[in-house]
Parts: sequence; structure tokens; C-alpha cells
Amino acid sequence: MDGVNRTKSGGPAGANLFAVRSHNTALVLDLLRAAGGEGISRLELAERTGLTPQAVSKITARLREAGLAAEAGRRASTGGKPRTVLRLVPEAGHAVGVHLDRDELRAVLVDLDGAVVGERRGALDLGAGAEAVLGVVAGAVEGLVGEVLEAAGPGLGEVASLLGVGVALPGPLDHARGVLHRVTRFPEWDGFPLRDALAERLGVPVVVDKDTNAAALGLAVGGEGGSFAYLHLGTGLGAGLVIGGSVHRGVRTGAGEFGHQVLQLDGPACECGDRGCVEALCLAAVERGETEEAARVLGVGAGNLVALLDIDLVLLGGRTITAAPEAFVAGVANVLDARARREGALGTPTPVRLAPGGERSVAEGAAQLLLAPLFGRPNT
Amino acid sequence: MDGVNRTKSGGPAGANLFAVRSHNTALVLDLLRAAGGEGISRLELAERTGLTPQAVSKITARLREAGLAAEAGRRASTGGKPRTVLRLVPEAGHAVGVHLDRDELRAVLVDLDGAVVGERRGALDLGAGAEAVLGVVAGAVEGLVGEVLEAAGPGLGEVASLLGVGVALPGPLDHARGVLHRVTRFPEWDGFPLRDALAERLGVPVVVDKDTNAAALGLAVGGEGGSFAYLHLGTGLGAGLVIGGSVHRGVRTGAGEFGHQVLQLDGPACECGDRGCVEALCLAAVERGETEEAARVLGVGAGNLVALLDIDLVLLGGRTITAAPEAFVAGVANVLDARARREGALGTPTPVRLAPGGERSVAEGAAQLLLAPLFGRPNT
DNA sequence: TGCACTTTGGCAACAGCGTTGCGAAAGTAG
DNA sequence: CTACTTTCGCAACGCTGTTGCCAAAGTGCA
Repeated sequence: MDGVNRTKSGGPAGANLFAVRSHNTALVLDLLRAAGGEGISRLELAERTGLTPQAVSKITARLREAGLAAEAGRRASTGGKPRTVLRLVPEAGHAVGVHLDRDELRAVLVDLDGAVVGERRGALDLGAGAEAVLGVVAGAVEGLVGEVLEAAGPGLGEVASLLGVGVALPGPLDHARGVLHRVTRFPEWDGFPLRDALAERLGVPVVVDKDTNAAALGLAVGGEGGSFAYLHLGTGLGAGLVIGGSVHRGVRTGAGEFGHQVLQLDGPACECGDRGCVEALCLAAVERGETEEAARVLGVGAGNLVALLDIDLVLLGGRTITAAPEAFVAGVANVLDARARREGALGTPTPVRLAPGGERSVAEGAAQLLLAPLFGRPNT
Repeated sequence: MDGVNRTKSGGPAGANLFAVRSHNTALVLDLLRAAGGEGISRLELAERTGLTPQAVSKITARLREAGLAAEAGRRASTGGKPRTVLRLVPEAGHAVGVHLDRDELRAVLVDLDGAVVGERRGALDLGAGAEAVLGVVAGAVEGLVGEVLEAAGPGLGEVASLLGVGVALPGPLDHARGVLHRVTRFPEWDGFPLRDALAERLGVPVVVDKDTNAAALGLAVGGEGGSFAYLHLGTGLGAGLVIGGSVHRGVRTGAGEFGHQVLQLDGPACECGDRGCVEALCLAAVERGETEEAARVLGVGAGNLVALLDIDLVLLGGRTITAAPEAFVAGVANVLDARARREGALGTPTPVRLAPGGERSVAEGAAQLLLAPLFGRPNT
């Protein structure tokens, strides 16, 4: 029920037949994507969606006609006609994901399956100003798309299968309008309309989001459970929240400000101006070489979050984590287990795991900003 | 898109025409309810839903035939035929809301508009055991319904307009299964299937929920914004979270455990077994008579929550708050304002207000557990 | 008073969604 | 080879919101 019949006030929208078709098509596409290379049969799709087999047949027929799905062999018979297996056609759609960090740019080209089919890396100076950075980003994207999809020159709008470009970067920003607010330590970016500027330059849709949100989206699409928190501990500490399968951004895209959660009333000063923030406490412990204490502090912060939202899973990532993954996972799990024990009957401890995926995961998640809406996970 | 085509696995469900009708009908009903006594015209409904005027006409015709809506005068003409005003027929449906507290029972009978049309209060001893309490609750409900709706004897299933009974009580519980987990200080309730036991006894649907969630639902239906937190400070400290118009309960109905958020690492012991919980700090300050400090502590906890979820509004309630409302509102607002100032450009401070509604608000919210689904706000 | 115009809202025909009834296709089992 | 099972598409159908059209009910001006 999304993407149609938008009301003027942005309120809840009425549903019509077009909405039904969009909804069900996205549902089927998402199941096809989740099935991956193995594929999935029509009857299985019917069971998982609650639709009748005939409805699934009609929907998949449309998808095949559009080139988004194809038959891929058949399963073993169970005493009758064997089921025909359907799979997504990955090369029917592509998206670019760009990860802008303080000193580095990474761009990936992914197909509908989310598989990376091209990558570029380069140095970057966020302090060089908007125009310069814009040029570097546009160049990287055009180069990447031209190389892999054999697009001729500029004007990426010509490349039919290219859905758009997702850009992920640190710091607060307005996801809905695509405007940067305050890139850490670079005040000259304040208020820059990155989305519109880049979209005009490239001629394709652009979506921007916080790096932690992009990473969380990538994990959600990648199959992680319904509600989880991704905690990223690198040069700073942030979080991406996924509630019920979709990224929670809040009204002003400010959600996920995990690092400046106060954990020690009137504690040591943090660079944000407050005192006793979990980021300050945690990073100070890391600096002192006390990994165990850092993990414990992170665990207490995570415990507060888990108790408040009752989420299913905590995933840890970021450079500082990957430097001592076992210690952090164990330390955080300890705190959560203790909390669960105290709660008695309710006490199934929330599992803690290392976030899968390597250094490219933010860029891949950024690409999902364009792909995910196809599969019924709108960006709102 | 709710209430139909449930999949076996509980996964996302496909949409059919029945789902479309349910969705749109609920949307229209909700707008009629929100319009209150003033009513709303068909064309306004069409604008707000994004549906065509003709679709709204058909939907409202069905509602009028079912007795849920009626015409109520007309607006002034703007140069043509004047608009006919429609309104909800409040007496077409009723629900009972029961608030069980440690030592008191309060039951209200409300109509579709949420207006209280009957009330009962009585002493209660939660420690008297399940059977005894069940009898008191059942008696109160039957008495209340019999008195106001003139139902003859037991068997409330006969009362056509009675949608069911909502029960709100403190302590952790499983909302989905209607089972209590651990009512504070009364271990004998552990695992008691309150919902099913009461539903069988009364012969009408029963829904149970935490008291803070019921209060938050009441506020959400009562017109408070899209995403807010209701913080309740009484004998304990808890929260009800509303995200995007619906109550967030989490998978195990554990969300809203605000009180045992750790705010002071290795701080004073809390009765929960942890150290430095905001509840312990806040209540200790209250006990010392330091209202200002209690408000500041509460504000820091609220600040953590606001930053994490980027919500629109914080509402305060509960006996301790109402004892010094201005001090608490101002104290919490101070902390949130300071945080907003530090964030610079993003800095629109999250408003803090006293939760409207009096001592009956939990009971009224409990009744909304039955009414809200009619208006497209399913209980997850 | 009468006529033109605007606006509301119902009737009827329609397009398109998933559903149902049914039969062809494609296997297994004996 | 026959009987049976299972998959899956065609055709008819019911129901949704949509569109085209017109009656109803006002205002405004001559």
C-alpha cells in the first residue's frame, strides 16, 4: 500500500487496484530475490504471500514479460507434475552505491540481486568544497557505469537498467530532501543540496542517507531478522535501527544518534558538548587499551536500546570492532545476558553478532537505497 | 492491508480486494472519528484519502447502511450545492477498558468516539490470586455493561454493539498471547493466561496490554502527533512509544522499558538488580525532595530516547509528575533544549508537554485496544 | 422572477485486481 | 498402458475504485 494515491497532506493514503498490484508485485519480487540462485516455485510463492496460485501465475507472467524474472529448471516431482522454478534476472536492473568517508570514496555497481559487478575506490578530501567533491563523485559514477554497462559518455539516463545512485555519508542530514546538515568538522557543507545537485549532474535519481542507515539497510535486505540495531564503532559511534524490516529514520532523519547517549551523569566531557556520552566513554577506554571495559560500556548502551525497543538482534561493525571482534561481541553479550537473567521469565537474551560483510558494506547498502523500494521496502 | 490473507509464517501478506475495502473503510472511519461532532464532508474525505469522490460516496453509503455513519446537516454553500456533512454514530459501538493497578480497579465503558459513557471504581488486591481478581474484573465489566447498555444478565456476547474488553496493567506481559509474565511483586501471576480466561468468562474478545502502552494508545488516538513517547512517573518509571501513529511493542512486547535505562555507570543499586537506572536515580531525588534534580535526570533519559528515535514529542504523566507538573515539564525541556542547541542546524528542540487526560486515561486507552483496529490501527 | 453558472453527489458503464471452475500438461506408481 | 497426482494456464466471475454523465441544490446577476 505504498507509493500510490499520495495525499496532499502526506497523510495515510487510500488504496486502489494499482496499489494492490504494486504491493503484490513487490512482495513476489522480494521473495524471488531472497531465494537467490536456487529460485522458488510458484506454489511456494503462493504459500508465502497468502495469494492463490493463479494470482501468482499472473504476477510472475507479468514479471517474465518485463524481463525481471525467468524460469530456471524444475524441482523433483513429488508424484505429479514437477514445479517450475522461477528466479530473478539480476541484470535487469542496476544501482550505484557511493560511500563518502572523511578521506575516501568508494563506489560499487550492483545488480538486482545486490551482487557487486563493479567497484571504484579513490582518495577524497571532503574539505575541498562541494563543487570539487561533486566532480569526483560524478566522475567515479560515470566511469563505473560506463565501464561495466558500456554506456557511451555522459547522460546516464540513457542506461535503461540503471535505477539511480545512492550516496551514504557520515553526519546528520535530511534524507527526505537530500540536504546535508553538518558533515562532521566540515561546516562548509552545511545546507548543501547534495541529492538535487548530483541528480541534475548525472541525469538519474539520487538518494542520500547516513552511513549507518545505509549499512543497516544492507543488512536488512541481506536477510537479517525483522528488528535489529546495527552499532558502528569507528572514529565515532553511531547506530542504524531496523524496525519491522525497514530502516527507522525518524521525522528529521535524526534517529540512530546512539553515540551521544548519556551513560554517566555528569561524567567526562564529550566533544559534542555534553558529558558522559557513551561514545566518549567507549573511545577513551579503547585509547587506554582497555578493550574489555570499552565492550562493557558499549554493552550497557546497547542494553538500554534493547530494553527500550525490544529488538531481536544487535549487530556490531566498524574498524574499532573488527580490530577485536571476539572481545567486543563477548563483552556486549555479557551485559545483555545479565539483563535478561534479571528479567526472569522474559529472559531470552538478545543475541549479539558481528555484522557480516566487509569494508564495502556501506557502499552496498547505499545502492540498496534504490533497489529496496522495488521489493516493497520504501525509504520512509 | 491488515487482517486478511495471513500467511502461515506470519510474513508479509498479499493484498486482495477485501483488503482494499477494509483499508479504505478504516481510513474513512478514522477521519470521521477525528472530525468529531463537527463532522466532515465527502469531498474533504476524498482529499484527505486521495480517493475519488465517487469512491468515498460508495464507502460512506456502506457505512451509513451499517449504521456507523450518518448525515449531519450541511455546510455553507460556496456558490453551488452545499456539502453534506457526515459524522460517526458513536453509539454504534462500545468497548470496555479496565485499568488494574496494585490496589485499585477502574473500568470505563466508551463509545466509538472514545467518550466515556459509564465508569466503575473499586478496591482491588492483586495479591489475592488470579481467580478472585478475575471474578472482581468480570463482575465490574458485567455490571457496567448491564447498567449502561441494559444487557440482561451474563453473556455479554448478546450485546451487539460491544466490541470487547481491553485490560491494562503494570508489569511485563505478552500482548500477543495475552499472558502475564511477572506482575511487579506478585509472582503468583506468572504465566497466567489472563486474556483467554477473561474472554471465556465474559464471552467477548479481550485484549491485554501494559498500562503505559494503553495510555500511549489513548494519546495517539486522541490526536497526538505521529511519533511520540509517553513517560509515566508514578510508583515506577515506564514509557509507551508511538512510532508513526502506532504503538511500538517489540517482538516480545517488552518495548518501553525506559525506567531501567542505565544513566549512571556503576551508580547506586536499583531494585531490578542493575546499577544506576534512571528510575532509581529519579525516584531517589524525588524522595529527597529535589524535584529539580529529578526532572533533570528524567530529562537526560528522555534526551537519550529522543536522540535515538528522533521522535516529535515527549509527554509526561503519572502521579509524581502531576504533583509538580510545571517543574518536571520545565526541567525535561531544559535538557532537551540544551541538546538541540548543541546540534546546531538540526536544532529544533523536541517539545515537552504534560499528557492530557486525567486519572482515567489508562482505562480509556485500554478501551481503545478494541476500538483502534476499526480505525486502521491494528495491535501489531 | 428567471436564467446562467457552480458545486455536490448519485447512477451506470468500465478497467483491472485476485478468485474460482475447469481442463491440459507432465510427471509417478502399479 | 492405465490410473492417479500435481502443476499451471484459460475463461468466467465478483468486486474494487474510476470515469462519464446527469440530476439536485445552491448562488449571482439581469
